Amino acid sequence: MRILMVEDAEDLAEGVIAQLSRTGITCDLATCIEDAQDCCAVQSYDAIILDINLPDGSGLSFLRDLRAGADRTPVLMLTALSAIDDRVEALDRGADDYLAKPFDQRELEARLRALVRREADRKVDRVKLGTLTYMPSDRSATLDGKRLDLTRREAALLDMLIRHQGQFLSKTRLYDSLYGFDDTDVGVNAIELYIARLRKKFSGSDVAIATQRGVGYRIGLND
Amino acid sequence: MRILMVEDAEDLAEGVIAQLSRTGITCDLATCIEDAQDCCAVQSYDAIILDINLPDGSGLSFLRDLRAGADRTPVLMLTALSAIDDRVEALDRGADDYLAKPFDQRELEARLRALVRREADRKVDRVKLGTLTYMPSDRSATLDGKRLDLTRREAALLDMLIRHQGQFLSKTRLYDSLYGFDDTDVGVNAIELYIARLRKKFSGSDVAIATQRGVGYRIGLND
DNA sequence: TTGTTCCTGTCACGAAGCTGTCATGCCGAC
DNA sequence: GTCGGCATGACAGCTTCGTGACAGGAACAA
Repeated sequence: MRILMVEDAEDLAEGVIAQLSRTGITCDLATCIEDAQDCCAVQSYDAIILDINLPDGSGLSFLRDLRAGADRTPVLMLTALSAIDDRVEALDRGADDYLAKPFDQRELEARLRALVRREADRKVDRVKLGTLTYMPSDRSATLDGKRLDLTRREAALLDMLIRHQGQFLSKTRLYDSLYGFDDTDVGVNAIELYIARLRKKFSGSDVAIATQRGVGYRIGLND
Repeated sequence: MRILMVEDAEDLAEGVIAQLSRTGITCDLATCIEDAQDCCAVQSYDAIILDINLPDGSGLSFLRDLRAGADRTPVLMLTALSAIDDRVEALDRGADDYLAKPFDQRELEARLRALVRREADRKVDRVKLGTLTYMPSDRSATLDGKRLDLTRREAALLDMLIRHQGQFLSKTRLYDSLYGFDDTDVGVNAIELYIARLRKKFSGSDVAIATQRGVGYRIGLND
């Protein structure tokens, strides 16, 4: 999962980002509207965290432009104000949720998960695929009732595959969701590697990751 | 995916093209406006990378002519200048995105993907033909509810046939959509081969590819 | 600080399978 | 019948993928 944080208070932002990346969420930071627009131009996100007060304008105008371009990426608005008026305006303009500063990191994460889940049109916080059960909330999984120990990257990859269950995801797409703009030196071969590691953990079960040469990978049940 | 690169610095262009072709993107090169116009006259592209400074004029005038002709192909402008004015002018004239030289190859690719994705989002993403369902967005297909595994080339060919459902497409036309000007060493026989391979995958279903000798191929339903 | 453990990503080589050529045979047009 | 265009099996080359071994480094404990 890859999200964009639009926030000019860098210390706050970096704290949030550090916490998110610990759970395997890739996060890009934009400190002004212009940066945010550039990021959106080259990368699609699973969600956007958007501060209302930005140095070069209001987050609301960025949101308006985004929606005008038919971009339906879920947006979580942040603001120091908690006035009802602001809240209404944000939602009217196309925000999907709203959080008043100061906020608790865990609440932010929970709301993010809810947003992304809603987008994926999933009502429950528990996805089953054969004997595999995956819980997006804490990115944990069980296989045949037994807990599956996943590293941060493995969990991020599995999350992506499960959220797009049934469709092939190209290596590039997976790469983009696992690595941010800063991780320029990582080769795409890393994806193959993590696919192999996940497969090893699934071996002997009914869950399989299929390869379509030159196309991508897809998770599903074997035969 | 097939794109046109209009750029007179051939060494730069060839580096970019080599990299793009590695990711499965077919790329034609035009080194001046006249060449670019010729290419556009005989071939439609998914996107155009356009340098501003060209030996026989400005890329902007080429862009203007293109848009005047109601061509909506996404255009990514390239220039050595990063002045705001240039950027504004390029976007006003109908460019979809803008990139200042020197640029990072990864960024170019990302922006290209974003452009094509944005364009693709506007299109319907599910075409049905008898028991065949085809999804242009990821070039996947199901037959009788069962997933059809298609290789890259097979998918490209099916894509072309489906997009022109009901009309005969000449072997040359199909060839042009599958292979770039650089793949000169591939024989047109390859098309016959892939038609045969697609037919094999459709065998037993109600979908058929008809041959009109001396004319071309057309996809449709049996009898 | 030092040592340990585990995660992360690189490299290299072998395997798999896609791609396109060739050759041969078929079919329809005239 | 003859000819050109098309169909298709077999095969070689080459790209893409899989995976074991390994090094760097972060996290953590003592």
